[in-house]
Amino acid sequence: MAITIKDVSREAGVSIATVSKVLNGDFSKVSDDTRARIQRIADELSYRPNMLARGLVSQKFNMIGLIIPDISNPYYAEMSRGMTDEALRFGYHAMINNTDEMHERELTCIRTMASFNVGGLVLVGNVNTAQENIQLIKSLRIPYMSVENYQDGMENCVYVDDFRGSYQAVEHLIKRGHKEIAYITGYGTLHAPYDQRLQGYEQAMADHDLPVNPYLLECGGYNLETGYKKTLQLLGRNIPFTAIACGNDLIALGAFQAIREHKLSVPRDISLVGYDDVYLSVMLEPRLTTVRQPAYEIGVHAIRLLLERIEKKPGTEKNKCFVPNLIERDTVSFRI
Amino acid sequence: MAITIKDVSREAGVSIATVSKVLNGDFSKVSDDTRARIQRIADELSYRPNMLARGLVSQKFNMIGLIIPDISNPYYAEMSRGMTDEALRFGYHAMINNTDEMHERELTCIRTMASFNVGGLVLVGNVNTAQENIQLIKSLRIPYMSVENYQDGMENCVYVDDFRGSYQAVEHLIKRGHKEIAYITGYGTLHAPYDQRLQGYEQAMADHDLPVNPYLLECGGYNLETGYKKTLQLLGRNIPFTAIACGNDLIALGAFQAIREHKLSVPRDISLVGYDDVYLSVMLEPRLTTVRQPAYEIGVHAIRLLLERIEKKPGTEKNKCFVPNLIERDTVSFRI
DNA sequence: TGTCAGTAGATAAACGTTTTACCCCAGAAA
DNA sequence: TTTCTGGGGTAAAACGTTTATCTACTGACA
Repeated sequence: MAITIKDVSREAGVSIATVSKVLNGDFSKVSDDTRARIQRIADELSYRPNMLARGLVSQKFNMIGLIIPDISNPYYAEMSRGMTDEALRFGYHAMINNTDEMHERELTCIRTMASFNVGGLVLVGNVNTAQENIQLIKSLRIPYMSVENYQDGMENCVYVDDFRGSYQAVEHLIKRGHKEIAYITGYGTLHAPYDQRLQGYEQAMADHDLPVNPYLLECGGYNLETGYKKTLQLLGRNIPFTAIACGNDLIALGAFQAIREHKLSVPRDISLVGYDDVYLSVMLEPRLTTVRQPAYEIGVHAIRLLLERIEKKPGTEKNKCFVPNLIERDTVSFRI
Repeated sequence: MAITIKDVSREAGVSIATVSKVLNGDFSKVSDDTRARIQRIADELSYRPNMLARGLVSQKFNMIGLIIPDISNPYYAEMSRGMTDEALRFGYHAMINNTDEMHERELTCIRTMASFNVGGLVLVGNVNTAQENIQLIKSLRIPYMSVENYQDGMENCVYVDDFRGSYQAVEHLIKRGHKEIAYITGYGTLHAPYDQRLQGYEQAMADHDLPVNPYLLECGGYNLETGYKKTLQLLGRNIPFTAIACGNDLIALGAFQAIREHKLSVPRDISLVGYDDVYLSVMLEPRLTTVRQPAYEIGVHAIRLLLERIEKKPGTEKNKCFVPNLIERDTVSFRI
């Protein structure tokens, strides 16, 4: 059906081996004449090599697998864009899979992608099960990069210093006079050792001699609903608080909605700080104060390092850590 | 390196042909005994067939190509989620490519995906070049679905009745007393015949005996910047208007920002209506009145129809048209 | 006994590449 | 004349499947 290398070779009057060599840029044993002819004919027929055949024989399939919690989360969408753009720059393509942070799906996804002979894998998020996933990936001997789930001693990680980002956010609240600060996170379980953002919160509180009230800690998923529902719960209890630090912007947006429905005002009654700097968060009125993570650049960098590993280039960096920075906008008020 | 069908066959003491048949569910000429043994062993070795080899020989590669303007646009991100979810339900996987509506990239993308032997292609957006792209896809004999670029006489389309949606939005403004209504669209050129949204605007105006002032028509891209800049331009001219109908929500959000910076209020001074109902648009204060397009369902449906075509099932529908509906929220005021 | 039908499975070709080893020829050197 | 060398290729194996055809055996029946 499609044009194959055979068609080109027949047309050019040479063997398919010669065509293959020429089109792969190996001119070592080919006359200029033949080379030019092959290239011209391949062009005329607009021949494109069958990637499956190539991948099968050479074990090099220019496809990388992206394992992502949820592409409809704007933060991950942005990161995906960075990844696909950078991959394409090097002739690689991407297949994408959403896991919704479900471990079963993560594992089958890894296996599936392996059966597609992907050249490499990027594992995004899913911190709590990352170790196990990585174990599987290693056992399949697939080059990989792990994004946003760094823990001590790991390598092949691209991550943001969440502790620091969260610390900055909470300290910002404290410096503006807030003392009772609630925290809503996306992790299913509270106080998990890997929740660097929560630890940043706790450390900031401790460093300023403020107690952490466990009744002001809520957890759910990294989405609007969690922000909305958990804020309603917080508001429903009789424990006073003047600010909420959120695990991400989506949670903050949900919280915002809940606060508004409670006829309270942001930031007059309750201050709010998000995390991620999703690009729509600037549209909120008042504009959301948040911690910026450079999603696009993170994606780009993850692919860059992955390609180094796939193509076995030396590669200087074991890991890459991005430094988040607080974006002060309008959702944090002064308290005296 | 990885477990192959040979390993399974050796272990089970049968030929690879038998293993292949059993694992593909064809038990016609296999004893129960052998069948069970093969299945057990394949399981024990956690064998997974090499998709490249399978795809190469059987010309069935469970991969579909998604050609999308920009995955970081939340509307497309949502749609992509619908597509990947539905594909996965049927054992298909997705490779994704962003085109930024650039024709060159669309064409190379189609060719590339063809060389990956994708089973089918979904072409999203890119209305102005859709015909040409589809021509190419057809010449490559790849089953496809075209999303959001329906024109008379086409088939394999999933689309939303943009004319109707836009008409509703503008009529809503008119019924609330607005007469000078600006329109900002994303198309590069104005009055393109394929801009159904613009036509809906014009028709609604005409049906209510309102003139269309060409100085109130602006076009750019479907993004924040366009909304922002074009609104600034509109505001800078001395032509009065009381409302803006926007080509999509992103444009509306940009417009919103511009209006705010101009120290004007939405909806008191200027009313605003968007298009898409991006799920963050509800977070705006005031909440954006917009036209809802069911992005996720559109994605699901596109894949469903594509799979019918790939697997040559009868398939009742030639096209699928979704009906948009106006979501009345808080950005449109009454004028007397 | 010979044959026919059915069962259970094996053999081998094919898919479209890449890659390694080999071949043939012309001219140079010995 | 023989031997070597390098240029310009070719032939064939290999990758891991699917699938059409082929075979060996077992009973049953005429």
